[in-house]
Amino acid sequence: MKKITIGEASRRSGVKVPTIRYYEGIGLLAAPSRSEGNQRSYETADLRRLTFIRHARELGFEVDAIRTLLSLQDEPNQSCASADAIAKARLVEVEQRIRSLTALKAELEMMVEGCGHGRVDQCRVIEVLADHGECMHSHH
Amino acid sequence: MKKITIGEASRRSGVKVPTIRYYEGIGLLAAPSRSEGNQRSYETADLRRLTFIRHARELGFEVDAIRTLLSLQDEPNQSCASADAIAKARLVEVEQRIRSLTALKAELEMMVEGCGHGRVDQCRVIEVLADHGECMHSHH
DNA sequence: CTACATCCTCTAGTGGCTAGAGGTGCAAGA
DNA sequence: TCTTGCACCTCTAGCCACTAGAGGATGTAG
Repeated sequence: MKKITIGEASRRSGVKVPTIRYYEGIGLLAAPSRSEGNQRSYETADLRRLTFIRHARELGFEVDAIRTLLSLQDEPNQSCASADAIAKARLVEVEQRIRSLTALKAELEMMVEGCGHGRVDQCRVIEVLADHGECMHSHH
Repeated sequence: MKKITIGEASRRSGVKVPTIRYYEGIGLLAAPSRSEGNQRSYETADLRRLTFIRHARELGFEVDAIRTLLSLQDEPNQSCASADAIAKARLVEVEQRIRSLTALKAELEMMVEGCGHGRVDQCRVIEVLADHGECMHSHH
C-alpha cells in the first residue's frame, strides 16, 4: 500500500487541499489514517470518493444531496429511486435557472444596446434599472 | 411629507425589512431621519433607490457594482461608460453561466434517462458521478 | 387601557469554502 | 550532518448577501 499525501490526493482528485480537510470536518469524507508524523494518508478508494464529490459539486449538487448519493453508492443493492429523485430535482432547478438567466440576458442586451455611450442621463443601463416600468420580468 | 415606515418601504420596494437595515449598515442606502420614537422614516427618493437596488440584485449585479451604478445615477452629467462596462461584464457572465448550465442539463438528462429505476448498481446517476470517463465536461 | 403588530439593536448562523497565523514533518542537496 | 524549503498540521477568522432570533421599545386599533 503506497501512502497518498493530501497534496497528491488533491492533485489527483482536483479538490483543493483545504477543501479536502473541510470535507473531512463536515463528515463528507471519512478521516483517513495518519502517518507517524500525524500526516493524513489516503487510499485509492478515497480518491474515487473525492472525484465523485468534485463531480457532483460541479453539477451543482448541494453537500447534503451528495451525502445521500454517497450513502446510496455504498449500498449497491438498494433501489436507486432516491438517486433518481435527487437528479431529477436538480434537473428541474437547472432548467428553471436557464429560463430565468435567458430572460435576464435579453434584458441586459436591451440595456447595453440602448446605451448611446453618451451621458448618464441618456443611458439605458441606468434608466432600465431605475424605472420599474421598463422591466420585462414577469414577476413584477 | 408623509412619513414612510420601514415596513411600508419594504412593501413598496419589495426589499425585506432586515435587508433594508442591512443595506443601511453597509452604506448602500443612506441612514434616514428618525421619528421621535427612534423609528426610521423614509421618503419617496429612498423608495426609488431601494427599487433600483432590488432590480439590480435581481439582475445579479453584485453589491459593489450597484454601489458604482448608484453613484453614477447621482451624477447624470458623467459619461455612462462605467455603467455600460458593468452591464456588459454582467452580460458576459450570464452568457457563460447559460452555456455551462446547458451542458449540465444535457448531462443530467442523460443520467436520468439512463436510470433504469432498478438497483443502485445499475443506476446511471451514481455511475456517471462515480466514473470520470462518462463525463461530458470539456474541462476534464 | 389593553392587545398586538411593528419597530429597535444586537449577535450569531447560513453554505461552501478560502486565507492566514504559527508551528511541525520530511526529502534532497551541500 | 546540516540546512533549506516545501508540504503538512491545527485553529481561527473572513467571504457574500443575507436571515433568524433574542429581548425590549413604540405605535395603533378597538
